[in-house]
Amino acid sequence: MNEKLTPTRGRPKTLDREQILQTALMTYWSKGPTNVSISDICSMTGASKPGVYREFGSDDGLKKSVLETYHRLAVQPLIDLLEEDQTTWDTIDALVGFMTQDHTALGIPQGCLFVMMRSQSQQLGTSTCEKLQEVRRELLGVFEAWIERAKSRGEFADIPTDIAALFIDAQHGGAMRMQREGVASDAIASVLNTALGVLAEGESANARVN
Amino acid sequence: MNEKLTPTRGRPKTLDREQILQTALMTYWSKGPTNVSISDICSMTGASKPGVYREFGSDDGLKKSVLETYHRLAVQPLIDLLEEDQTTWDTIDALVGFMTQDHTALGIPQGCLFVMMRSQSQQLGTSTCEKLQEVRRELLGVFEAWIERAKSRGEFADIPTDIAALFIDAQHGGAMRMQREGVASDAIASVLNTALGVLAEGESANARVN
DNA sequence: TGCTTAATGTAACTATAGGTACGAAAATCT
DNA sequence: AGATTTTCGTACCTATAGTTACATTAAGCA
Repeated sequence: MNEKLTPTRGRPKTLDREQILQTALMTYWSKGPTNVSISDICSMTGASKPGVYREFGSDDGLKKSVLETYHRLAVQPLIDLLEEDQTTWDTIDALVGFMTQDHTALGIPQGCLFVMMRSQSQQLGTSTCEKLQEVRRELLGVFEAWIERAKSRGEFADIPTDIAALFIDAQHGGAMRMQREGVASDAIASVLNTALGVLAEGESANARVN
Repeated sequence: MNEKLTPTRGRPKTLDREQILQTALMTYWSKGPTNVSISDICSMTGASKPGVYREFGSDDGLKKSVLETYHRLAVQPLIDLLEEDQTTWDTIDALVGFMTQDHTALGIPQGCLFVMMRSQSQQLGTSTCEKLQEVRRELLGVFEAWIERAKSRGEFADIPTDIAALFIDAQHGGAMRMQREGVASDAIASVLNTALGVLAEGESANARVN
């Protein structure tokens, strides 16, 4: 129906918003969000600088839009994973699997753009920072909801929900940083299993993993 | 004796190396190492730009020297702590205490410059990056040595030494990031106790902390 | 009183960042 | 065809980054 209200008037648009977002996303992700200029993105996509500014308003606006794109691409799968109704152990396994995916094989850069942006938020604009906070709150909320459900099944350790959520967030950040630093996937997986293992209730916790 | 071999010839030096290092250290620490320019440091210290370049060679050289200063100031205490001969539990308590110190009360910025630099290493020069790697290896080595000693006393969980070292490093990074993000100290302490608790052998582990 | 030495700091240079003024281009409507 | 609307991109602007050329100053030595 409402494709997008095309004014059918004036010069037709040639600027490819999606291509710019994809290019910016991948370049921010691999080189770091603060190491890529608008000019870089222009020369990679063939877009003109005023074109980019017309579309996104500013550097900050572009980064915010890219973060939204990244959310759909890489954050939502993590959220979906936590909203499936599985055993706590199964979810933990899935979490570890998600965080130790072979990014090279998937054709995506190492680490996590969201984590990188968070650690460099001092260099980012206001709207990007707001979005960053929003995603952070959302993620913590999803963690908390998952924890509460696990607790109600008696499958969760005796740890305050908010603390456990911060804990998961910290492990995620740590794993993504290790990945960027070149630590081997299986080592990261071991660290994650060690860490997330404390969350599931049970004396068998230590025995489960190697 | 050998104060410093003063050539007693030529114009006397007025540039205050220590002041520049201290100023740069504090400013890098509070604003982020990549958000402070040489010009900023010059106007804060009253030094001239060529003076700074003569002393440190380049931006990269200054950052490397600052990192060395930071090592003496804030990394060595952590190392010392791990080299004391204490119970595993006591050391863990000391670690948590160290990582949740009230930086505001101490008059130092939030977080850890070393952790910040690591997460922004893509924006740093080669010699700073080398130093960063060096400190990282040193820290992991210290962690491993501590772990081995704890194991030999039978006070450490059944976790491979290298994995446990990466784990501690990750918790440290996470704690420092949380501190920067404004998470309350006691929440950080709870997260750290939850995490580091797995390291000490014993069924009483969970019971120990609230 | 110069000569040598070693430090000084003003004033530039080059590159690149984010951002925009403005006239040309491409479409529809009358 | 001409007016209107919308988008286009060249060429520029301003600010700031890192860095350096070079003339100057302040000391000891002859």
